[in-house]
Amino acid sequence: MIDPSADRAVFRQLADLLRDQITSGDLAPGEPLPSELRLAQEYAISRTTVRQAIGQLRTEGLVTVDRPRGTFVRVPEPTETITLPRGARAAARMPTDAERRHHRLPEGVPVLVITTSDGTTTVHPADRVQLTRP
Amino acid sequence: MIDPSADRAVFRQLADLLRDQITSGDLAPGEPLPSELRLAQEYAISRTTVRQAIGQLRTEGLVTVDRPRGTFVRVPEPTETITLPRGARAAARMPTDAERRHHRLPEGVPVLVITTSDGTTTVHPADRVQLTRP
DNA sequence: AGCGATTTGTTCGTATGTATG
DNA sequence: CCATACATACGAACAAATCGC
Repeated sequence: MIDPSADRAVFRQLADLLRDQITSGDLAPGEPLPSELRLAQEYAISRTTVRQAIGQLRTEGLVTVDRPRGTFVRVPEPTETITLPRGARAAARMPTDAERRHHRLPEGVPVLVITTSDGTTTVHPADRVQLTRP
Repeated sequence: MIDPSADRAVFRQLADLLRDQITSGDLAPGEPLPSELRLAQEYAISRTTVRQAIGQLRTEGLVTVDRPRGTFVRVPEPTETITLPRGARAAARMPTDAERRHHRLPEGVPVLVITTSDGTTTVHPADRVQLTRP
């Protein structure tokens, strides 16, 4: 499973394992991951290393942590479709900490920034908003 | 500067400090941050905590790490503007590992996914692409 | 060419705090 | 009140890559 002597870091190997289980559906959306302590014992690695692996999946937006209930496979949010106004431009980037709190964004979710032709900008959570051009 | 007894975590306080220096231009694009050891000594905190703060800035796409040369303020890429086709939809999300390698994406950079009306999808690095509707 | 210093990466151990059940 | 589980923070050690002398 995990080879400490391998070239790839242990925490990346664990992240790969968990990511595979998520993308394959073995771990379905809403399902909890095993606890950090459980994973540490199961793979005979430290809890710090487990947390590094889970941290990786968090930045990828694959899991969310509901402290202290556990870590769960992220459930896709229903998306709202927004029309990109004429002459407007749209870009995507990671939110700042303040924007994360303001929009109650889970980790690993970008924001869509729309700048209209009059210069005003709006910020939308990318997990709940799609753009379209009719 | 940093108050260990404050409500906000120390590593977030340091991330805030560095982020302010970056957004204010005090730390210009391409400039190196002080080394982890230097920051740890300067603020009398552990290197682990410094790394947490820098990790935060990495996920926000504000800095990139060139190991072992140092950590640098990310230099904005020249952006290309793409017209969102009629009937198409656009979404943003974090790239998969494969997409990161394929597009040579640094950490903390989302992708723009454009789905045209015929169902084909294209993936664009969000640090180099903007959308527009003429 | 070599060698030491510097810097980031990884991993371990440990401890305390906080929220939930 | 107690057990569980995640958050934060400290310290330590070694590896790997780069740089300057």
